[in-house]
Amino acid sequence: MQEEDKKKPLSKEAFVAMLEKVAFFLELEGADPFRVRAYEEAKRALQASEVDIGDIAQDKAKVKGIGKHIQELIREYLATGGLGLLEQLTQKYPVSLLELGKIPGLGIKKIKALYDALKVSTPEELRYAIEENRLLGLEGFGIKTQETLLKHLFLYEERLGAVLLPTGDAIWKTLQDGLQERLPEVRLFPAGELRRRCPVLAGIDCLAVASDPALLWKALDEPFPILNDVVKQADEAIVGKGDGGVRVALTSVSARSFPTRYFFTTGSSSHVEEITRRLGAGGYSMAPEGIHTHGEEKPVELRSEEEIYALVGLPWIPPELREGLVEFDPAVLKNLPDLVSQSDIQGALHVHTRFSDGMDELEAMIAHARSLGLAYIGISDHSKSAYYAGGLTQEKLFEQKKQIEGLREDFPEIRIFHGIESDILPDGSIDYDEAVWKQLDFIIASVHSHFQMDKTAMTERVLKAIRNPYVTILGHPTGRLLLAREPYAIDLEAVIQEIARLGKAIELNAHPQRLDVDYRCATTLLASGVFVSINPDAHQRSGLTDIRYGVDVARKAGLPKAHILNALTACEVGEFFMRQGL
DNA sequence: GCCGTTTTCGGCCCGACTGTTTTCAGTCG
Repeated sequence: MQEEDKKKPLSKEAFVAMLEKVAFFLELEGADPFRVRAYEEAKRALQASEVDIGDIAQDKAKVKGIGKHIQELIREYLATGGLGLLEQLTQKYPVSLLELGKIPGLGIKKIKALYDALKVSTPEELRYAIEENRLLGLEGFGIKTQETLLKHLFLYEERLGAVLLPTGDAIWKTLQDGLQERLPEVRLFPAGELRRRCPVLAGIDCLAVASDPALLWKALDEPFPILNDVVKQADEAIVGKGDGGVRVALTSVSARSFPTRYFFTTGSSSHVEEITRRLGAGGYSMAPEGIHTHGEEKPVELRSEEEIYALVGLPWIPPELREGLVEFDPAVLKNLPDLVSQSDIQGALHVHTRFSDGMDELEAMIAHARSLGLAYIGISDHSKSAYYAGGLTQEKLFEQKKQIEGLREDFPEIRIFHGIESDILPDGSIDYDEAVWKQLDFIIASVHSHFQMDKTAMTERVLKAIRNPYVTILGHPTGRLLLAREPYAIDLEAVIQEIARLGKAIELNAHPQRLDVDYRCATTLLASGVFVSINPDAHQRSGLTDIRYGVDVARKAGLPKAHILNALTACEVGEFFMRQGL
């Protein structure tokens, strides 16, 4: 039994993590690839499903992808907290090999070769072996492979301890619930990157306002869920590690110093610097413990962050915006009341179904969108060139169209748009032809292959695609996967300008691993006046609510409601679509 | 290991790129 696994409480997540390990080590052993895939599929199926694993164990529920054997594994897990199969597998190979699997360029075969020949089993050992040029002696490894691996190792190390926003939210929630249970009178606040809703978090900073900090530390003496490797720092902060190895810091502050501490801890540093500069110009000096009028010993009495901003004649600036990018721009400040918010979102465009690589049926996706109160949904499965994602042949696309026409009658409360997410082919063309395009409500054009083109060629490719009169939205404009894949080279500014000129929309893909287009494009997005569509890119029902992360990022870019395509009503979006292809 | 109903065995996504080769293996999306 893996000790680390056994300690954790029984949960679907923990079981899913075990399935992932089983698949990895089976593949390492050279098991039948389809058997390996069955475990991977089971993992995906469980993650996508809302069914409780207890119900599967007791035959009360059935999930596609979970057969007799994995049902047995669930029973074993629920009874013992572990899996004999995994125990067997990890006796032959060190568990740390899983870590090597996170380094791009290293697949199972290379990992096995590295371990069998060189006993390399951790990223650190890999770095050492590369520095000693020991990989060159292995079959299939050459100088280029070594160089690429070294490059990826740097990126891997950079990402260590960094987590995506949903993980940050989950850690925060566990921390908050747990502490609140032990100490109901303590008030807790997320600060730092979490409060600024940064797509990638290097740390999670929280503040606690407690009448007696000693009680707080005492409550934390007992082992605490999600907070591992705890070290106490000075008297006022406790620092540990959360899931993904991310640094978690909880700082105790007094009620009196809270407003300034909250402001300081929230950051960003460039935002804090600018406010400090303005305070200095206005005759104040600023420190985390409080703000002083020049020459005065006693700090200015402050009850809220609003009052800090008021001292320099600014409205309260929402934390998402505090990146030192556009928030001091008078036009942005003027638009603050209209900054897009979750309640402005009227519909979800860019939704996949089981027609291509989605996990849920067309009808289930529509029903879920309706239950979320959305006024419209835009179905856009993959186009035929996306083989790997089960892209739709023309016949399948028309079959889907027919089904949608039927469903429009079953779901009168929600408008259903039928579109496609078409691959942008290397020459900038898109799938199908005009006769097909004409029959769709909208087309999202996205790059899914040939990422390695140079910047000029890639920019030309994308420009050509969006100039196709039938293309409505450019999907995930840089193709990046946060903490996993770098963006491809592209002149985004030129692309944004062109989309704006054409009166089309750019996607802000709200999948937490994409959040693409990046908020750092704020200046260009705002100045161009381009429509931004905050799309869930949902591959299952639960993916629809990812839109909230997109809203966070849109707010970071200072985008007002008027910039957001899916803040329009169903009728207005319908008209917007009608204008394309003319 | 899972699925399916032309099924209880046979099929399960596949093309492109990279780097290593000298005809292909590994990785990726």
